[in-house]
Amino acid sequence: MSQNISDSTVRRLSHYLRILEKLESDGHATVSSVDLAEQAGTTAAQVRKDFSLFGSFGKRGTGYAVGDLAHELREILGLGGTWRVALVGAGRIGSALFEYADFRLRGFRIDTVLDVDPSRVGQSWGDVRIEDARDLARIVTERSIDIVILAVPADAAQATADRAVQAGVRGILNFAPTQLRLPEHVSVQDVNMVMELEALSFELTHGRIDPSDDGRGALAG
Amino acid sequence: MSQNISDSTVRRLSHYLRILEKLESDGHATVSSVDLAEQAGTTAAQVRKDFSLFGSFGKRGTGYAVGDLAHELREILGLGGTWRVALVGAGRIGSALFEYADFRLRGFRIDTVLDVDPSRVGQSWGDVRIEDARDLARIVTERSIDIVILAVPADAAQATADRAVQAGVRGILNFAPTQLRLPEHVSVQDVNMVMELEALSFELTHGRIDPSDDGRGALAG
DNA sequence: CTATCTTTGTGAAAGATTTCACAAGAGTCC
DNA sequence: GGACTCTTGTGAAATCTTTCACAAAGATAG
Repeated sequence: MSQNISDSTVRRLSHYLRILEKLESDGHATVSSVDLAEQAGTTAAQVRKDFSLFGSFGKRGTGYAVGDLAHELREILGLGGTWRVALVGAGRIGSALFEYADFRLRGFRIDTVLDVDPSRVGQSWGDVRIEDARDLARIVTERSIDIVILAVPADAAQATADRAVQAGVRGILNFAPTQLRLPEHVSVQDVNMVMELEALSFELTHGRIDPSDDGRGALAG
Repeated sequence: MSQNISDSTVRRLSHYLRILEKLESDGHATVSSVDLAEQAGTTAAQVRKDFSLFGSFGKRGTGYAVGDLAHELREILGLGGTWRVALVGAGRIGSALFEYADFRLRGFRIDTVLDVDPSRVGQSWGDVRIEDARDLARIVTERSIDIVILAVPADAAQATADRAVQAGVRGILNFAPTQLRLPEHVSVQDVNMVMELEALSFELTHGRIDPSDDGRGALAG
């Protein structure tokens, strides 16, 4: 059912889910593709097309039932259960990620933290004890870790990723500014904040030369 | 010259630049589109097409001069000078970003940090004193801040962004999981780590059903 | 100098994604 | 029940992005 789902579609589904959860907690029972699109900063046709790739979840004349649609999206995104996540790298970024409550809320449980620095190993963050990164392979295997968050320096990233993958990890969230070379079956998502800032820099430098400045996609306000 | 440059192209340029800087420091004088593509995880044709949108920087038979090309890319990305950046939100994420040395290296100078929490205001991070976020508008104007990094809770993000934009900020790096509604002329880049993890979750759940598994794009280790 | 090899730059083709536009289902009002 | 309104789901069209493939320019070697 997911032969040709593009990365942009998946990102949008995640975005829709967050909006739906907000709507649900605000007591909205239904939502139309137009409303959802407006809140997500896209178009109604895009919203409907995205959903249509997985089934038909709406009701003509009414729209989508907020709770049901959220449930469908959670299923589609694989958020039905809990993912076991190990954080490698207990520096500043690692620490910020560990504290980031939204991960836990969404079913990503970081109950393993590793570092190579002997002065960090043995410390405790909440009820998680920082362990030695040299035991990565053993720990990943023993605890059936699904996902590794790589928050290590660029020059350690590839070797760490290799060990994690050999121990059975299939997903990596990579904060190191390095192009990881890994087997086909491993999924990698890169988060690169310098790249984001450079994209901003580009846009600031080259202005916004939109020939048809019709206000779509952003609201003055 | 930049009518139709896509976001993906800009990201790749940033990626190429990082690779070129590495090559330069390793003493390489030239690089071919094939080599660059391999290191960036893309194709040689893509590399050449990306550059061709801005000019022709290579030499047939030889490739690209590493230093010159890096210089061109810096110009294209608007990294010739220094951008003045204010960080709003001195929590965990803000702190990690502030310490992130790569920003400074690339010409993004974070010399203003703001927060609403009275217990944080007045503290110093290095030689930067945390100031009151209620003075955002004045400070942005006085210091000609170009870019604001928003590391505030989701429910404060829109109001903070509005004030920054009214005071003249044209670029926002948004870490809050909220769709900001801002005037057309403002550039926004969103960093949403939950979305990244959910994209991983999707891929892990739906496997890799690549019909033509020919090994392009990733190298077996 | 010629033959051969390497590599760029780029139109054209292929492929992917988004938008359009409308038939048809479902609710509402009288 | 009929007329009207709202909204979905979806083929077809438009647009955007990537890949192909090759002429032309430069390097190399004898």
